Order: sequence, then structure tokens, then C-alpha cells
Amino acid sequence: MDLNRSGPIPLYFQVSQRIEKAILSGELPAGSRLENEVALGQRLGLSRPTVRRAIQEIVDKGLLVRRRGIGTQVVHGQVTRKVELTSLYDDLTNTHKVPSTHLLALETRTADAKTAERLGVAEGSPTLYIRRVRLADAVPVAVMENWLPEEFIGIEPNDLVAHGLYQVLRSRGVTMRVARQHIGARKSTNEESMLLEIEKNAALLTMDRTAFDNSGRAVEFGQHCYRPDLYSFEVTLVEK
Amino acid sequence: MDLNRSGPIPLYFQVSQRIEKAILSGELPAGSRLENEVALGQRLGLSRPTVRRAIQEIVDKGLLVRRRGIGTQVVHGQVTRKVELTSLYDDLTNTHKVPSTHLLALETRTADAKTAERLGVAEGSPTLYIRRVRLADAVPVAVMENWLPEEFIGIEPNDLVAHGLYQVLRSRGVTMRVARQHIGARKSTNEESMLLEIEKNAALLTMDRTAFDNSGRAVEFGQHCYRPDLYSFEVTLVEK
DNA sequence: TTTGGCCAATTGTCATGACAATATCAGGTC
DNA sequence: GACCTGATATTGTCATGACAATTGGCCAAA
Repeated sequence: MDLNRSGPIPLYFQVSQRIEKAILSGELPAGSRLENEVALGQRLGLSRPTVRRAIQEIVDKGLLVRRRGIGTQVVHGQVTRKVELTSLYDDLTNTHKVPSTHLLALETRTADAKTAERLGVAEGSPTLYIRRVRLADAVPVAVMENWLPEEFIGIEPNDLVAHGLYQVLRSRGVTMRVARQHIGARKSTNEESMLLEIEKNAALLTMDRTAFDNSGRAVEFGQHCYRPDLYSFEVTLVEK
Repeated sequence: MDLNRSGPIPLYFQVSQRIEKAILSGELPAGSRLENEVALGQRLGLSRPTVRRAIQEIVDKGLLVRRRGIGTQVVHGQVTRKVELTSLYDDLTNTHKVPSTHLLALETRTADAKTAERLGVAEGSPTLYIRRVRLADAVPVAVMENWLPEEFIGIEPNDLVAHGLYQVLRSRGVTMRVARQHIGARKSTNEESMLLEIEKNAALLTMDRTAFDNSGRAVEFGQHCYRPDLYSFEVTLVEK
């Protein structure tokens, strides 16, 4: 066993990563039973709470199912990657496509009522407005509008072209914690059709999002629309 | 304190419900700090792990944010109801609309390749096929197609008209645990436009879902499409 | 005034122990 | 053969204790 007890990586995380890897690699096939918590703990030299937490992490991802009296089993069905708090930029790089960006607007705007409410700032206060077209392998995938609070005014165009918005925010010391999204659909406007290189009045997949950092403050509000033939959302729900 | 130590309801759940209620009612305003774990445990006569788990439940819902060295705070932004493993039927009743159903088809079909893969059954094996139009306050909201494994053949039309599919399954002793959903958009077919009482070639919000029960076996596969002016998805993401 | 370091507060991680609840299974009884 | 019963296995809940890591503020020194 290659558990690193001195490093900064928690033991339960090391264990959960190993188990998850075993599931995704097929080493633990669908429907197979996991070793029980007590035995697994003894074998690894870990306490039961630690092992239990490791397993719980994977249950929360929807890869394992526990039943008291029975044990823990791998869920059936082809496993897919889970939905995380990521940006479209991250999604594209993870799927081995080459992302690029057309920056349409990067300017300071005073917050109207809706923006102010979503960002939790005073109406009329300055905000940073960004509008971009995201491309994957040179094909337009999404038109994205974002509003950021005052303190981010000063973000350079070059940053947004070379990296995703979330990367830029992370590099400024902001870590996202919670995001609330609404996903819907509507017809495209003529301008959107042109930008996305699709026919007029095509169906668009839309997503509105407000993201909060680890202090609970809103750091981003965005309205995005996606080409539904090139992008869709994947959600795994787990009942507790 | 009204903690019930003898009842079947876990202590951590009783605590988390109380805290969540306090947040939703505004008793704990956005940005306010929660009493620290140790003190809260002492005040309630509970151990720290129990209190910690109670708080963690709410953090996972995106209502609280913890920072080590600082404490636990209520997230900013208007709180919305969380996303759960529910059916559209439940959603509608929760929003005080009157749901009803037009049953278009309820028949046995042999599984084609796609259905067999999604349900984890052999190709050619019998499945139950259901097609419904869901209405809210007599206005059509969604067209839903569902495939269920062999054992559910025998579900009565009356069940599906009076209750949601998930209710019917629950009454047969099936409890959903994990669901994988794909959310996208496309244009409506002429038939869908007629059923949903919308114009031709309108934008539709689509959702494909495979649901698994607590033994990890697929119990339902569905392809739904929604009127985007009447329905949208709400997702709360929490980074760990 | 500014800077650096120390200290207190708070959450994060881990161990040990105990009992409860639930499902399976074998065996006995009617 | 069907049904009840008990034993067993396994996860669910809860308590207690300890130490680590991070943050923020205070205070002293430059």
C-alpha cells in the first residue's frame, strides 16, 4: 500500500482516488461488491471513519451505492465524468479540443437592477462587463456575457483570450465555491446566429449562473448560450 | 431544545433541518456567521462530529460556506430551492400547480440496441414503453418518453394518470438513488409542436435520463422535452 | 508608520469505541 | 413445502479525544 501519511494529501482522499480509479479502469466492474468498511480499514491500517469517508466521496459522485446489511456495490451503467464547478474552457481542454476566444467586449458598465441584485452590489455601482465567443477547434460553440464586481476592473484582454475566466479569477486569488445555475432554451437572435454560424431562429441552450467564492460573496454573474449540436450539460443526481 | 433522541430521525438531521430553516426564514441573514462547531455542540449536548455532519449537509446544499480559521457563514444571494432527484410531477406539485397527464402510449416493446444499453438489459428483451404529455394547470409543459425493464410490465394506465412515474415506482418498492442526466436543446417536430401547443420549429429543452435504484440496477430510461417558456432546470454546484 | 512574528480561534483530519438498524441466510417448526 | 426465527454480516449513527492547518488580529520592534 502506498499511503503517504506525512504529505498534505488527506488519507481519505488518497483512498477514494484509488477506489475511483479502480472503478473507472474496470478493475471493479459494475455490480461488484466492495470490501466491507471494517476489513478495508484493517487491511490499509486506517480507522473506519477514514475509510467510510473515502467511500462516501465516491457515493456522492454516483459511482457507488451503499445498502446497510448488504454492502457497497458499483453502480451499473457506463460511467461518465461528473459535473463539476468548471468553466466551458476547462470542459473543452478536458475533451482534448483546442479552445480559443473572440473577445467582443471588455468594458466598465454601471449595474442595472438585475445585475445589482444578482451580484449583491448597489445599483449604479461600476461592474466589469465581458462578452466573448468561445470556439472549440475553431468552431464557435458559445456566446458568453459576464458581469463581475468592481474589484475585477483591470483584467486584461490578453488574459481572457489566453485563459478561461475562471482561470483568470483563480490566478487573482479567488476560489469559487458555490454556483447556482438555471438551464433553459430559446431561439437565437440574428446576431447570435451569425456569431455561432448557425441558421436564423435556431434552438439555443442557455445557462444563467451566479458564482460565489469561499467567503460567500458573489464574484460572477453570467448569461451564456450554447450551440446545442456541440454542447450539452451532464448532471448526476444522488439521493441521500 | 427540542431534540428527539429516542425517535428514528438522526440527530444530525434534526440539527441540519433547524439550521436550514433558520437560513430560509431569514433568521440567519446572508453573510452572518454561524456559532462555531464546538460551542454549538456543547449548547445542544451533542458531540462535534454530529454537529459537523449537520453543518456539512447544508454546506453540500450550497447554503453555507466554511473557512478554516474563520468559521461558517451563510452564502449571499437569494436562496432558491435545491435540485433533487424528483420527477416533473413532484416539481409541479411543489410549485402549487395542478398537474395532469395525457397518456399517449403504454405498451410492451422489444428493446433496441440503444434502449438495451441504457437499461442494462439484453437486446430484444421486452420493456415497458410509456409516452405522456404532462400538463400544469391544463397547459402542456412536456412530452415524455420512458422505457422500463420487464418487471414493470403491468403498470396500469390509471396509475400514470393519477400519479407521477416516480410515485408509481416508489409504491412498488423501488427507491431511486442515482440518476444521470443530459440536458440539451433542439427544435420541435411538428407532432411535438401540436402536442405542446407551440409554433412549429420552436426551441425545446430536452433531458435524457437513466435512473438507478439502490441496488445499482437501471430502473428507468427517459427522453423528455419541455416547453422552455414554462420550465427550466436549476442546478446548484458546490466545489469541495 | 510599517513590518514582522506570535497567539488565539476555528475548521480539517484521524483514531477508537460502542450500539442500532437492516438485509441475507440457514435452520427448525407447523 | 411454507413460514417463522434466530444468527450473522454490514452499514448507519453517535461519542470522545487528539493534533494539524489556516486565518486574523494583536503587539512589539525596526
